[in-house]
Amino acid sequence: MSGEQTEKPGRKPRIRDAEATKARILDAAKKEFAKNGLGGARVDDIAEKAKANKRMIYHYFESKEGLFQTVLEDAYLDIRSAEQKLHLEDLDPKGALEKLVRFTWEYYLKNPEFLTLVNSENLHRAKHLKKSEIIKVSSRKLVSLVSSILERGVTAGVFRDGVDPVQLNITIAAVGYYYLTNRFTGTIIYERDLMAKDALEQRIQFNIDTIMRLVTI
Amino acid sequence: MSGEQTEKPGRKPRIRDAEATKARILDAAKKEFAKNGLGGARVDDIAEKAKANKRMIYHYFESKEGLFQTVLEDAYLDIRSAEQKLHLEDLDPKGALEKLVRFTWEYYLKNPEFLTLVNSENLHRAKHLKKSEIIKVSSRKLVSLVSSILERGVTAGVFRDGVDPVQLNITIAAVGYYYLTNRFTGTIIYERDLMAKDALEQRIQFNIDTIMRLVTI
DNA sequence: CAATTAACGCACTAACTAGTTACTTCTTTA
DNA sequence: TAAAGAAGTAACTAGTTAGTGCGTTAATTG
Repeated sequence: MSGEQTEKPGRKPRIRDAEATKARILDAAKKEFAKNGLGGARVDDIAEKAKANKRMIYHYFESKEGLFQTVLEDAYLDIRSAEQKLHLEDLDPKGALEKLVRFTWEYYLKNPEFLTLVNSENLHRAKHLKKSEIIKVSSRKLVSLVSSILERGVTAGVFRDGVDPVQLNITIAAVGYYYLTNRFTGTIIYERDLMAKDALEQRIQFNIDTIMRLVTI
Repeated sequence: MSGEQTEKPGRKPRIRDAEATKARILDAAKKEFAKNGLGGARVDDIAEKAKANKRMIYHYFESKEGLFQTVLEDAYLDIRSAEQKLHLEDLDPKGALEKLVRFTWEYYLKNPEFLTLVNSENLHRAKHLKKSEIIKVSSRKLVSLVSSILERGVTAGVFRDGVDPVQLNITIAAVGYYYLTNRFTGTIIYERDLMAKDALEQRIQFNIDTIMRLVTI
């Protein structure tokens, strides 16, 4: 997010700041896209909330869809980079897996926009993500992270052999994602406040249990 | 779907058929809402695809949101009624649970509109479902279905005690729903065709395994 | 069969929406 | 310091969009 113009540290604050404007637009866009979806979000609203002129959006991002693509890429890069920062390779297999399940849950909980952005992208059959090469590269790292945890666990005799790392990855995401993205209908269907503090604690424990039982011998 | 006017069995076919028109509108609306979301769907397109006049939509359903609400209610009632028709009470606990997991998966697979409709409703914070009393009633039946399978399993000594039926229910839905609703981004992230025949078979087996391990002692 | 009711359709509108044109103002650098 | 270029703005356009007013035609019923 910090661009070419911020090299000199001691420079005076600019009134005209391209990077800051861009960042404000991206931040506002993320919120609007998450709240209303790609189709429901309004470019005028994004401009207003970013305290920028609508013209600037087209100047920096070319189109509404171009803006959406950047927002989506940034969102994926953020979670992928956070996963790498967990340093799961330093933990024992069981501890690493539990930490990943917990992290995934907490990330979704703190960044609900991520869930809505992904839903919106899937409604559009991933047409924006398809164009992004950087996303593929960073995704591979996640899969190999889980692979290596599984392998270490099998070697240590604590995990069973033959668990597909991709299926495991999907399941770790699924048990948290579904609960949180469908929290509104879920609260009605199950007649229970799924977002109450104790309900959230119960769920993360349940999810850890689910995943641990899945890999245990 | 069959209304008051169809009482007499031997009547002549009508050129003007309110029930048939309503049904065509609902069918077209379901497809359009599923494809584009509530915000993205176009009333004109729904009318055209239903081979009805737009005026009829407002005549029968009052508004675009009224139409969406009806579509959503019908979708929920359909899956809830199909679940009841499984007669899981006639099967042993393990068989019943496996059948429910398999049914849920196959229902999502055959009715992908259901997933998108639910996503759309959650984007709108369940404001339409909130108004629907009939949905709450039919949901209770699903929860008690799973509860009784669990109880029977515990009594028979095949399931462990203390598994929350709501959490189990959510998890059964989650492992299928997430995989299918995010199939477009998933195919990119995991660089694997998630909808290939063998991939789908692998997933349902994995899901059954996940759920069985979760409830087994 | 006349009168009423319900189904249906055309054509319109008022508000909105993504994107643009043409311009001003600030900042950098040759 | 002058010129160039980049940042920023207001007002506009062309096309959409949900929703309606009002008239027509078919079916029902007394």
